[in-house]
Amino acid sequence: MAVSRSVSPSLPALRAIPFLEDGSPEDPRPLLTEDQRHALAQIGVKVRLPPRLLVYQEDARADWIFSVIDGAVKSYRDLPSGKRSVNAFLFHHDLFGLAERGKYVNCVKTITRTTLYRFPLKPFTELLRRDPGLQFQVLIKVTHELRESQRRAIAIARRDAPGRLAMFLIFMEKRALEPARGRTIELPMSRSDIAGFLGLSLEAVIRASADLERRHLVAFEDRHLVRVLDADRLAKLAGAV
Amino acid sequence: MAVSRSVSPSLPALRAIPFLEDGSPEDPRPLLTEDQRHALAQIGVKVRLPPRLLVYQEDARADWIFSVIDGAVKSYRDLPSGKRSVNAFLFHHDLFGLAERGKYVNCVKTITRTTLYRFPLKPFTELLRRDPGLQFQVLIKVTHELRESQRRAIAIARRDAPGRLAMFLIFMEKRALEPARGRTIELPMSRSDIAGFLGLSLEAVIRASADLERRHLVAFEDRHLVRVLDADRLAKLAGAV
DNA sequence: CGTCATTTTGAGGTATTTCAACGAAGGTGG
DNA sequence: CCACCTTCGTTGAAATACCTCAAAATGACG
Repeated sequence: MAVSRSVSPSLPALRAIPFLEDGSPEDPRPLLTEDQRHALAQIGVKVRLPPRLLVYQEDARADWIFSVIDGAVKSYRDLPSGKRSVNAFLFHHDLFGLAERGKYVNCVKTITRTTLYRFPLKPFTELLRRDPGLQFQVLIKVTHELRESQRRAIAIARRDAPGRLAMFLIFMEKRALEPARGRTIELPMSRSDIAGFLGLSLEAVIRASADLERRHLVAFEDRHLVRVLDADRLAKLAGAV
Repeated sequence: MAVSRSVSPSLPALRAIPFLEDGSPEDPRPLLTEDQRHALAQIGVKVRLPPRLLVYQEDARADWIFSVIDGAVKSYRDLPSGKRSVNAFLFHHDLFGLAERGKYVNCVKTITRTTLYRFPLKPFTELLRRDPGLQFQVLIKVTHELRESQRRAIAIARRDAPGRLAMFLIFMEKRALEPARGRTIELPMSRSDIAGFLGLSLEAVIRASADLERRHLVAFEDRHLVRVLDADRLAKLAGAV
């Protein structure tokens, strides 16, 4: 294990895919230097939050930027119709809280017990201005989130619920911390959250899950843990957009 | 007209909504200083392109970053099913070409005759590292694009085609150069492009257009120009997500 | 162990998709 | 300038898949 890229799991980190090719293999790695992570740690504080806690609300004054150390949170908007659009699930290495006009645009709630790093906005942006390399990593991270959002839009535009769910499972598998030990995928969020993310009704998600199980593509060991039985056919279904 | 904020329409520019509130009114303005725009102009070249020209292709080596001076382009992906997902329409002040791993992730084609500024990637990123203020504006711009992508996802997740189209019209009205002179909206793209953007079939877009017209919310003066007749009810329909 | 949220199943309604055919428009070349 | 051709736009009718509503079962949590 490379000493120069030591991993302190409790320091702020980012993980993304760079603009430029860098000859490296498939794995996106933490992209910050130890110095940068310590600089971030200096201006931020670590906070531990229980499940189902509202981190911030839409239109609230955006005074902080957050980085996920561990756990899972969801970023969502409640729509006038009563429906809920889940814009993103955020995990280890993810950044959230970038606002517009000084206000947050989404609500964020914890799903599991979560540890966050919380940075005051002003010092954070000042640090970015002082450290262009750090800012560049943030830019790469946000660009990557933009791609993810576009992929999600492609999933939502599909007509078939099982196909959308297959895309979601592969999406979750890819962003899992461990490289899918034993082909199982953790799904910490509720079925309703998945529905909100995929633009489906709750019932459609449940029926799509049953459908994937009936076709022996996956097996739900429990509501929050699914085993991939036939990765090829699952990928084929997900790719048949 | 403020002299200090002179506008040279042919120099690179960005328009976005800042993180921090800055007391300014509703209008997002070009955010770059004259110096920054000249620095960009130094490393880039202006190119004029005819309509329907492929600017670059998915998976091609990403050697350039582009900024739209005038005209309209679309960023899209062709899916295995033969469908086309239009991820964004780009206009004056928009930036595109940010890649992953040195490859573009979308295709980009001109819609109208278009003028672009084209920057070689390496000098561009080096300039960002030298000028953190410039990089910060790019970060803000990409963040804003992420919001737009999320809004689009909300539109796609809707079930009713007329509602999705209403959201699209308001989306286009907001990003129009002129503040909607006489409540007309230009739609340079084809109906198929709109369908690809909204996750609808071409026929559904046409029927939704007819529907909005039948209900006297809008009137199509021509296929690429629509007049808003009842802005309130149009906004209400768009907001009834 | 009781309460509440989440999950599951069933049946009918409804919107869009799909398929097909036609009409219009824009661009190209003779 | 006209004719051709390709692309885009339009309309109709049937099929599909999800949504909605309602009710019951399961699981989580104090």
